[in-house]
Amino acid sequence: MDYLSELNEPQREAVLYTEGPLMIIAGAGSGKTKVLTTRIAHLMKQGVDAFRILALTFTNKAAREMKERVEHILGGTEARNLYIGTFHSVFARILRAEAEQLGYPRNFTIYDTDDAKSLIKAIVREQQLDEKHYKPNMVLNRISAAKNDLINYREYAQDFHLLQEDQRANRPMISKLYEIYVKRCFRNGAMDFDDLLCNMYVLLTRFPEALHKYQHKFRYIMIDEYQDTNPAQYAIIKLLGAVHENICVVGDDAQSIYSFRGATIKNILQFEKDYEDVKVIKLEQNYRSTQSILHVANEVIAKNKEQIQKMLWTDNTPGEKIRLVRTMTDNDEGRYVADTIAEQKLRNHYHEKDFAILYRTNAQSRTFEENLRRKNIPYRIYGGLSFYQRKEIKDLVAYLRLIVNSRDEEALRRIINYPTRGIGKTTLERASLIAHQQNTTLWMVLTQAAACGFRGNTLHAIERFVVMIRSFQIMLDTHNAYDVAFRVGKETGIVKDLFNDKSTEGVARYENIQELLNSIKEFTETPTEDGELLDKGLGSYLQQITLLTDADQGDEDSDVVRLMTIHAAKGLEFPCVFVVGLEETLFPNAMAIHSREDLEEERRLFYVAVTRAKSRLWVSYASSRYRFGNLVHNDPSRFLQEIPQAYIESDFSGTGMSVGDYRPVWDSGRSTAASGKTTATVSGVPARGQVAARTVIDHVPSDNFTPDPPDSFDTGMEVEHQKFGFGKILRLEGNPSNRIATIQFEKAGEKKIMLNYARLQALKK
DNA sequence: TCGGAAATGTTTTTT
DNA sequence: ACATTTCCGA
Repeated sequence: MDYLSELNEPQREAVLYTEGPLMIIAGAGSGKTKVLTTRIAHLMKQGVDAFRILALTFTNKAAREMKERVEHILGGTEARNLYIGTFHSVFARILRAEAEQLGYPRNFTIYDTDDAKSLIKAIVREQQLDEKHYKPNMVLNRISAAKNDLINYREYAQDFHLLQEDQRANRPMISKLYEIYVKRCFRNGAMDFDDLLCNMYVLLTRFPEALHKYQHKFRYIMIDEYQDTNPAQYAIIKLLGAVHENICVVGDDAQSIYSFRGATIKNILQFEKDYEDVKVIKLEQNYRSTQSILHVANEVIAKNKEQIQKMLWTDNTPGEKIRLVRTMTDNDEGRYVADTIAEQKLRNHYHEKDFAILYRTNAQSRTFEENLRRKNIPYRIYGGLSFYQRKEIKDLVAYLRLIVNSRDEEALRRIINYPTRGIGKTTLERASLIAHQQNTTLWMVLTQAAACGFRGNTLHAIERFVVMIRSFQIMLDTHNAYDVAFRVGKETGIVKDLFNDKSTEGVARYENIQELLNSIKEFTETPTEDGELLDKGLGSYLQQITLLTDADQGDEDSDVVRLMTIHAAKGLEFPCVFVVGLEETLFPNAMAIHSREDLEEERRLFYVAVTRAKSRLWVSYASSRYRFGNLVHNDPSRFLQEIPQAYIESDFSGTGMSVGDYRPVWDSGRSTAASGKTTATVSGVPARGQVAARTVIDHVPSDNFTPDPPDSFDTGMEVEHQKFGFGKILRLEGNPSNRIATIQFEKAGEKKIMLNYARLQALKK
C-alpha cells in the first residue's frame, strides 16, 4: 500500500473511492495523471481483472504514459491487459471485432482528414456544385459537427434549424452532400474519425447483445480530459457505464480548448446531475509551477465568467517574475527566443529539452526554427504532418490499403496512376461514372474493364494494374505484411524512383519509405500477447497508423527544444516556457473574437499555455509580422493587459529599439495617435503599436535622393536618411544579411537603423 | 497523357 | 512565403 503514501489527502480519497460515479476536478499540475494511474493500480491490487478496466484518453501519448506508470507501480506484465487508449483507437479496436454486424468489412479503412476532404471534393464536383463555395474543409466541418452531435444524415435533412443555417449561408446542398458522403464511405468500406464514435454509438444502441457484452465487460471506466468530450463520446460513455456506474471522470473546465472539435464544457458542468450520488473531489494543490506563474494563471482565468469555482495554490517557491518581451518583428521575436535559450543554458545550466516554445498557430513555427538553427540549438517541431501523412508514405500505404480493402476508392484513386501507367484522368472519370451509375465500386468496374467498354491501350493498362494488385492480395495469404509491403515497393517501382532521386528531399523520402517498411516489420514481428491483441495482420496495422499523430513518434527524452501549438502542449510541462505571438488577431485569434464563448476559450488556451511552465515563463509579441507574405501590424494581445503588472518584468531589449523607448506596453499602440504622428523608430516603415519617436523630424530629402542597398555602408560614413535627415554611422552590428547601423543624426539624434528596411543614401564626398 | 509554368489559396486549434 | 492546384503546350 506504499503507493498511497505519496498522495495528498484529496488525491488519496480519489484513489480509494472506487465504487460509483466520481468526478475529479483536477487543476493544472495537480497530479491528475498520478491519481488516475494509482487508481488503476489500486483497483488491480484489489483483485480487479485488468481486462475489465477501461481508460480513455485523448492522445496516444497520454495512454502510453498511463500504461507505463501503472506497470511501474505494479511491476509485472498484467497492466498490458488494460484497455487504455484514445477514444478513437479503443473504439476502432472494438468496431473491428464487430464490423460485420454493421455491414462493414473487418478490414475497414479509416479515412484521415485528407482522405475525407478529397472524397468530399470529388462529390462536390460530381454534383456540379461550385467548388469555391462548397469548400471541402467547410463541408467536412459541417458534417463532422453533425456527427459529433449524433445527428445522422436523415435527421439532418429534417432538422429545421440546421437547414436554415445552411440556407442562410447559401449552402442548401450540405444536407445532400452529407447523405452522399456517408453512403460513399460505407460503400468504400471506410470510416472517418467521427464514424469511429458514431458507429460505436450505433453498435451499442442497435445491437442489444453488443451493448450487453461491453457493458458487462468494462466494470470500471475512467475518462481523462473529460472537459474535452463531445456529445457522441458522452452518449457512449453513458451507455457503457450504465450497468456498473463505476465511472470516474477527470477534468478541468478551465482547460477546455477543443470546442471546435465538438467538445462541450456542458459534459463536465453537468456530470453531477447525470447520476445520483456523484462524489466530487477537487485537486487544488499545484505541484508544478512557481507561485509567480500560478498567480498569473489564476488572474488570467478569473476573467472568464463560466467556470467551476476552485482555487489553485502551491507550496512551491515564489520563483522569478514572468518576463514580458516586445520585439519589432516576428523575426526579432525568433531571435530573442533563440538568444535567450542560449543564454539561459549557460547561466542556469538548463538543457535544451527544458525549453518549450508555444504558439497559437502552426504557421508561427518557422521563424523560431530558423533562428534556432542559426544558433545550432537542436529542436523538434511537433504537430504539422505526422509521419504517416507524408506523401511518399501515403502513396505506399494506399497500395496496402487497396490490397486489404479493395473497396477503398480513395486509396485506389491515389495510386491508380502512380507511378504513371497510362491510366489518366479521362479513364478514371469514365470508370467512376460507371461505378456510380451501377452502384458498385470503382475496383469492380476495373476488374471488368472489357465488359465496361474499355479498349486498346487503356484496357491493357487497366488489366495489368488489376493483375498486379490481385497478385499482392494472393500473396497476403501466404506471406507476412512486411514481405507484401516490400514487394509492393519493389514491383511498383516506387522504391526505385525514390532511390534514384538524389536531391535532399528525395533521399529523405527514400529513407522514410525504409522506415515505413521497418515499422511494418516491427509490428508484424512483435510477439503477440494473449487475448484480444492477437491480431497482427496488415489490416490492423493500417487501422492503427491512421490514428497516430506526429506527437507519437518516439524520441521522448531527446535533448532538444520543443516547438508546438498550445493545443499540442496540453498535458505537458517544461521548466522554461516561451509563449509567443501574444497579439490581437493572432492570439486571441481573429476567428475567435466575435462571441464571448469563443473568446473565453482563447483565454483558457492562454491559461493552458501559462500553466505548462514549471519555473520560468516568457511571454512575447511582435509589433509587426509577416502574414500571407506581407507585413502586418498588430496590437498587443488583450490578455496581456489582464496580467497584473506586479507579476511582470518587461524586457524590450535586444530588439533594435532605441534606448528610452521604454514604456508599459499597453501604453503603446493606438494611443500614440493622441500625441501626434506615429513614427517608426527603427525601420523607416510607419508602425502601429509602437512608441512614437520623441522628436519628429520633418526632413525633406534632397532632389537626387536615391536609397542605396544595405551592403553599401560602412562605419564612419556620412549618410542621408529619407526621414531623419543627415548623419554619420557610428557602429554597424548584426549579421551581414541583417545589419543594424547606429547613426548620429544632426537633428534627430542617435538612432538604430535596420539597413534592410531603411531608405538610406550614402553621401559622396 | 504528361510535364512544367502560372495562378490560387492558405492560417486556428486535432483524433 | 509557400504549396498545391490548374492551365497549357507538346
